[in-house]
Amino acid sequence: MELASKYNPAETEDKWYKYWMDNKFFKSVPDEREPYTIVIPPPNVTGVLHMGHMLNNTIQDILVRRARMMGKNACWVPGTDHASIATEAKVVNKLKEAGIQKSDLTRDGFLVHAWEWTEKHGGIILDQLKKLGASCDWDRTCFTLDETRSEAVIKVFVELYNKGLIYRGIRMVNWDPSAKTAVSDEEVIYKEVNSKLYYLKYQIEGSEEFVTIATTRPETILGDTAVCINPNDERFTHLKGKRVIVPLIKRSIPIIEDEYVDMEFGTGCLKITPSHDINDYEIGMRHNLESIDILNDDGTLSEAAQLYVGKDRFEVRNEIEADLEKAGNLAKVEAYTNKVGCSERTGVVIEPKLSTQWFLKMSEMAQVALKAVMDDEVEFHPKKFKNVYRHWMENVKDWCISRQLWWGHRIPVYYLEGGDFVVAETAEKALEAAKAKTGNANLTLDDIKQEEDVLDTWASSWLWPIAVFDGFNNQKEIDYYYPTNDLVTGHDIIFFWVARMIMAGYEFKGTYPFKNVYFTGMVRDKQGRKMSKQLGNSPDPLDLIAKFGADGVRVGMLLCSPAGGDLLFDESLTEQGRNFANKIWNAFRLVKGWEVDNTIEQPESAAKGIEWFGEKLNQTIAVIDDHFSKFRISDALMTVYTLFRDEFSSWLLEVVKPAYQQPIDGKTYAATIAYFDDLLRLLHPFMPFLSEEIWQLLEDRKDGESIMVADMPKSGEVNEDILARFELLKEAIGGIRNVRKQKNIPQKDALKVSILDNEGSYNKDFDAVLSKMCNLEELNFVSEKVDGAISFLVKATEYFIPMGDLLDVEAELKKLEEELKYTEGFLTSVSKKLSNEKFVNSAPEKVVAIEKQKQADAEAKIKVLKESIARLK
RNA sequence: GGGCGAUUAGCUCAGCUGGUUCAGAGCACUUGGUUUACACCCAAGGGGUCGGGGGUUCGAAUCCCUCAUCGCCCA
Repeated sequence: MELASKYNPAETEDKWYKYWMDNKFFKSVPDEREPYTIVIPPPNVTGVLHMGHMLNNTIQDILVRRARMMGKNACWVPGTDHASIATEAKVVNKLKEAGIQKSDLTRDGFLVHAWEWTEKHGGIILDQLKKLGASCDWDRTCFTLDETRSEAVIKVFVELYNKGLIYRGIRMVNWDPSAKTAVSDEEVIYKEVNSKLYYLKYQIEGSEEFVTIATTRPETILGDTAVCINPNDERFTHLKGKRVIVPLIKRSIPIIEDEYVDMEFGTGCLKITPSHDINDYEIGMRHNLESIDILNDDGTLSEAAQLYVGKDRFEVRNEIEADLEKAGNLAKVEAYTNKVGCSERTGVVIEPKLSTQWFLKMSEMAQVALKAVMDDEVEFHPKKFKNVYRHWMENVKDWCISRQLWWGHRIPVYYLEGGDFVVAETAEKALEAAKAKTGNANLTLDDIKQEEDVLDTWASSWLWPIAVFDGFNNQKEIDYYYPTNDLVTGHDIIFFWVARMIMAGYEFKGTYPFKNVYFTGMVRDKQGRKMSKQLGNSPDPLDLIAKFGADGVRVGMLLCSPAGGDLLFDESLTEQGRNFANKIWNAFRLVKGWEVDNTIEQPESAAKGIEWFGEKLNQTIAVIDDHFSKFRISDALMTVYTLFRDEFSSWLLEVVKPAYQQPIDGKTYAATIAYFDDLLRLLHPFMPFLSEEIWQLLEDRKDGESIMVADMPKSGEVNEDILARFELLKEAIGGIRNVRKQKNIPQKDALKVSILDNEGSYNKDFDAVLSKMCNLEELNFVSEKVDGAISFLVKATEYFIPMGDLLDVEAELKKLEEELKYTEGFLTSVSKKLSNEKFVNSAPEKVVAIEKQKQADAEAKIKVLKESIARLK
């Protein structure tokens, strides 16, 4: 069989993905095995795959594949999210390009376009995930707006309403004048902008005196209903009880006193516009002020403003500056930097606006959800996010769940004539309720009118871990899969999503939705900038896969991704991943190229190497298991990486490798293949494609066999003694290699080595390995130092390589003296520690014993060094 | 303005309940290699007062205080 010297992922990846799909390896149905469940954080239907998804889904796939190989019934549920605001905005834009205004369409007409859009774009991300190797059970693919999920959302709304947890209220909301909807606090991004601070003069009523206030939004004076001073501010004592005239519109408003006013800021005098500022609104409530809403929903000025009606708020800001100046009310304008809230979805400046919205009470649910995390019933990885979570949960505000959009779950509230309403899952049920409520049996569906607003998208995503299993209907599924095991998500949606899912879990299922939450970091570019379309600094994941292979990209993403920490992405990482894949491929080429001869006997060196690697493997598997148990995924990968590259390739394969063009004995070959198989299994969760490709070639496999359903190797008892002896062997080999290098002795020239076992502790078990690795023609033991030889020490064992006349005595002396000096220094520090009574008395016995051992070793070594030096002199 | 977190090698970061896993990994760097598995490689090597200062302790990268710098979240 001819194997290329470079691994080509393009030739294998699609083939094996298809094979896994054809054999239904990703599919999960409840059975008697222990379940292992992950629900995907549903990507937005409007999105395309970005690096964050790559990281996130790589980690999920690793966890799922590992669980599957550990004999669990692994189920990874995929799906997408309808993303009300973002999707509606995209559809509106697309229609606009076609010359259609949203207002030209009926609700149903618009929804036809929205569904069309969703069908066209909605599956793209999921298909892209297949390229990455994601082992989702695709038959379970869900959508937050599909029938089953919608039913759950509506059912839950009715239930919460009936429990008294949902109410309708007037609140200051974050209004997006472009999308014409309220958005949540979390969807507002505060950006620093260079703006102006306008100083405006308001005339005191019945006087020629003026009072100056400072504002960044001069257009809002049209909605002013008071001017406020701090009662402790002596500068304004004479104004108490007076009234002022609003410039331009000449409205008379009172001067009120409130300690909220910061005497240091601006002029110490504040205009109050209750309709357009949250703080003003609260002051307005305290002082019973009128609220004048001067803005329309689209950000233009309303009739109530009296002036500039119909003009945009920013246009008015410019015009009013000129008009105020003309009227003599503008004292001055200063440059000013402040933070302005912008819509995460549309980018426009958010307008604080009073409006009627639906709210969900949070306090009780938050309490339960907070306790769950604080008590580690739900475990956060890394733990530091517990603090962030606690802070939010302790200050949680009621959740505004209504959105003034069409794309989403329409709120199941039905209004009757006169503004009264009923809440029911369907129009028919609502009609019955309405009849009962009014006592009017003649009501028809035409008499009730459903709420126009839809629910916030997160009001469906928070049910995700329940709803994907049709958890309100299908008892068998939910009982088996819920609670799920792990959730992998970005820390940026800890409040939006994670916290709310935990609330929903306890509220509707009485327990947590997932046991562990693994927070990934943000993927940033090399310079630490967030990846974004605008900057164009995000590579296309599919291009990366084409270039480096899916396995290479997966490894690259993980190599530098500590949990929760940001990840500075650099293409060199995926390159490293590709290189590692190639390394594995070449190890396979080597092993596969050996000719096997069952008649020859196993060399002792090979037998010893095989024995040692078995121990190394056992030991390392335990380390990997430990890393996984703590969600240290990149550490787990690094451990496998080192095991394969250093221990297996550089040591074991070199030890068992037959001489050039010589066959290998059957025993060694079989053992090597078996280890290779184990290593591939350990690698599989990280590098699914490559491991499958090689596993299939390693031995004859039947159709339907696959590494992805093979058993994960388990760790066994470890013989620490063998491991320790092999490490000493490595040192000795290193020592001999150094001598070769120093003296320019090529590997092919055989050497003679003598060993002086000063302490009687030398173990000869690995001598055959030493001879083979160093190409020794003779290895003998001496009871006295050898003259004319280069020597080195491993612990107190002395190795001599005879040099005859080639020996540079001066250099040898120098080397020995340096080592002596270092060892004496080391001994001093250890002895000092041991002569400290307090240390000996208070440190644990084990620690003291270790120090004593160090002392003894150092003393022995010094003795040997001194003798050697004396002899050379 | 309030909170949270970070600061360890040139870069990105590990380092858990203080003690041989204690100063480490990977990359980068330097030197040397056509040893037929791999230059997408191999071998060897340099490099850190663990942000500054103080404290607790027999013992501190690790715990406490403080200062500095930088992030992030919230208002």
